[in-house]
Amino acid sequence: MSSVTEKKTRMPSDERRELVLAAATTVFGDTGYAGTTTDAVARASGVSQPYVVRMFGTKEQLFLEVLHRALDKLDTAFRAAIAGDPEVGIERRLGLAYFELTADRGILLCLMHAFALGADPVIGTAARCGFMDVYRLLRDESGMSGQQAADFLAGGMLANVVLGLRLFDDYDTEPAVQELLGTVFPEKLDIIRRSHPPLTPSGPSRTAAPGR
Amino acid sequence: MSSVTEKKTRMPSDERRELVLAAATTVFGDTGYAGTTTDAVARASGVSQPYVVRMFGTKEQLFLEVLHRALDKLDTAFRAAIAGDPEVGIERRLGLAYFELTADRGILLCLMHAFALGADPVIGTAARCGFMDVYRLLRDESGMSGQQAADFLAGGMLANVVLGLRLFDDYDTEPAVQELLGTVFPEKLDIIRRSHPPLTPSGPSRTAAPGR
DNA sequence: GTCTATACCAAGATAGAC
DNA sequence: GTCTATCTTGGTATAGAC
Repeated sequence: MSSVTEKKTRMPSDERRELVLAAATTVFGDTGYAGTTTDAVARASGVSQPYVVRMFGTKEQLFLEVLHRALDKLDTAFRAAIAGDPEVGIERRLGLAYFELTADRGILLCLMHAFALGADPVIGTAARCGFMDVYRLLRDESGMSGQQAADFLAGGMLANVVLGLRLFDDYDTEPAVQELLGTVFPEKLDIIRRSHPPLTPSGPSRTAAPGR
Repeated sequence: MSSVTEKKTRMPSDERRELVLAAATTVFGDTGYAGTTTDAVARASGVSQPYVVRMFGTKEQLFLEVLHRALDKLDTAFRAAIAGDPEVGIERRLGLAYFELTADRGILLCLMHAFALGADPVIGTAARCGFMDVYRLLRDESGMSGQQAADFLAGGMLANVVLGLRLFDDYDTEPAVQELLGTVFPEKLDIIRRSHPPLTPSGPSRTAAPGR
């Protein structure tokens, strides 16, 4: 009777922890550090709010862990790309690697949020170090020049903005969006559209005029 | 007796409004939309918290106004650059214009924060529209190709990140930062360092190791 | 036009049961 | 290991005086 059919399939705590971290990545990506409540993370992971706090100590520590994971995934992806097929140019290999990370929007969005929080003593420090680590990796271990590395990074930052602004959702209606996306993600749009269905979590009305 | 020597030199409300908006731009730039309290804005402008709310209705409306102003300044600066001396290349003219905006960090940082909040129904909508307006301006009225416009934009987004991460503060101690800044802001570093003294508002200890 | 006082709610964190 | 209940703080917004 007290077997597997428990409420919510009891799982090893490591696994549950991963689940919460994944959910946190998505939620932090959507609403930023300060804009995210531990309760929102809890609901997204199907656990209680106090349990989220219990697992990570504080919201700040949870975010740091999410940030750390995101940087790790980036590092891993780039190292794999660097070690990849030399037939394909390094910039293309790295570009594809970055593009693949796009599949989990939260990873790059959490980085973007962190990169804007340099004024925060603890998050800012972590973000600076992480960012510079990425830059050094690109400059020192990919064979690219400093200028190439910076240009590549710049493209990545624009990609983040495109992600952050949810421009994919306006792909069909706005010709300019279409052209921009075409140049930001050259020749990859078909894949992009598939991995970014217009899901719109709690569908805001896209029709209202903006504040201008 | 009841003359000019009033507490805090009474000023026309329009002027005070501008003052609050300027302060809000700085504070929002530092701590983001959700991370900023109306009280922090109030303290930075030397008025009371309820008065800030009274002036703008809600924190959200205040942010929208700040965002709107920031986009306006960008638009104005770019249009001036486009109309500028054709002897100097368009990219350099625009780059210098963008660089000059850097003097008031808050402008670009508020944009950056907004660009990460695309999921927010109201801020996101305003941010999307503003961003696309800028892209269209660059693409349609500067004589640049779509690709050039996107590349320029990418460089701007990297500049924002550099600003957001407060990398200038690590300029002296980190060689990699030095090289990166040199390529992000080519030949402009001398000016940059002057306009960005290492003020560090409430000086966090820069020594502690990050979360990694 | 600007302040003080305050109502009200949301959110992070803790205590303690199961 | 995970929940419910709750304490506590801090933050937006309102009421109303000056």
